[in-house]
Amino acid sequence: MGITGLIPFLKAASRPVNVREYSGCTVAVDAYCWLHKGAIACAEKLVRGDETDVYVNYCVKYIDMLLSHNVKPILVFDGRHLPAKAETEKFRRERRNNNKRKAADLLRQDRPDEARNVMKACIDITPEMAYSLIKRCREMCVDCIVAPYEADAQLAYLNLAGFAHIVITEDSDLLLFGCERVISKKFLKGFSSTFKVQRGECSAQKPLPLTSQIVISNCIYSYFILSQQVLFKLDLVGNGLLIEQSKLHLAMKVHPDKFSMDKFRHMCILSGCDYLNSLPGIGLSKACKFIKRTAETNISRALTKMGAHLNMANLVVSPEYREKFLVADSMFKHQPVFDPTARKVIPMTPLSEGEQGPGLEQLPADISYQLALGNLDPFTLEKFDDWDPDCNKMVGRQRINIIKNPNFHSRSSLYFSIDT
DNA sequence: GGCAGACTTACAT
DNA sequence: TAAGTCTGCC
Repeated sequence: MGITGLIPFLKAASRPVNVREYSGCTVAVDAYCWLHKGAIACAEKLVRGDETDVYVNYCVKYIDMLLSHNVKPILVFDGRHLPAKAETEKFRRERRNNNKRKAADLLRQDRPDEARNVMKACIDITPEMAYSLIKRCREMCVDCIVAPYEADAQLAYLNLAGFAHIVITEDSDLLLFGCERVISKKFLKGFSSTFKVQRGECSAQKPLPLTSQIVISNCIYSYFILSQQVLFKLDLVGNGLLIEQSKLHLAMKVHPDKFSMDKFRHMCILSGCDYLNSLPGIGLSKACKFIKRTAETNISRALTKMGAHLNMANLVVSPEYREKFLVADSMFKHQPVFDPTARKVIPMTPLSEGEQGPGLEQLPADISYQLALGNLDPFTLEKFDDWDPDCNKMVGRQRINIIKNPNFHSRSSLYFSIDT
């Protein structure tokens, strides 16, 4: 879901780039994005419950593409659902089931084309499907990490902690987690006519289909690739649009000295995010106006005066809303992630003295939980101290010494027990 | 103009 | 599934 309207809002902070420049980088990939697209190609089989590996092969094409660009992928998978999202998940499950019934009805009425369309709407990426991809990745010696909770937070952590220079995702939330630069496909629309196919004979006359975003050394880039059909004939091409954190003030129309990531994150949460719906009548514009007008640095106190700042006499900011706001804020800062070096679950950024965490249940501290997640596989992770923009390379590369787990192949069934 | 909500579309082949 | 488009309301 992300932040509604965020990408167009950030147009002033963006510019087009090409992915070929990032050979030699490590990318953390939101595996769900690929799985979902791959699943569409075999929606009918999945809904019927037939065996298929079409979605795995689809993901492998992307992995191969990255490897061919000398880009090392780390696939990141969603872990357990956040308790706060239980209602949303229930709603989605019911909608999928309704669509399944609808598809069955259409088939009975001999309307297969319509049925196929409805089937695409009941696609659910199951842990079993994710595990099929993980198994294939192991065969290919591609690293996989299952996030304790959301892949987004794990992707941002891998990026900020120096394990991955690039994150591939389709969710603009990555910016709120603190990544410095983001590229999104929505922006591409206005620029697409200027994109040319870099390799191959034809040039793009219409907007090219866009697949992903990548984060490079705290920068997220979105890059798009020609559709599969064209891809086979033309090879892969990656162009995208970059959104830079250093330019976010331009989108908010504030002086750089007056800008902070706290303000940006608070604005986004106010406009409505995955963890908290917005107050009636509040979207990005009003949220931005309020954040710029308030001089109060304590956001909870500032919120009590939001109605006055926006001349909205009817705007009620209840104590409950303010409480939920702080939890949402904490979720973007301190959501639990897996530290592959220490091999344990840690907050994305450390909690300062007396600071409240997002209030998530305590995960098992012992190694069994990570074993169940599949996070004790032999990693080939490397850590980077810094990114040198001048030579476009990472410096201070260090290989992490990770002990191989001898039980690596014997615990596949454990994976399925975690997502309850 | 900004916003919310309903509706439509691409996703892959 | 998520993002874009359209419409009506304030």
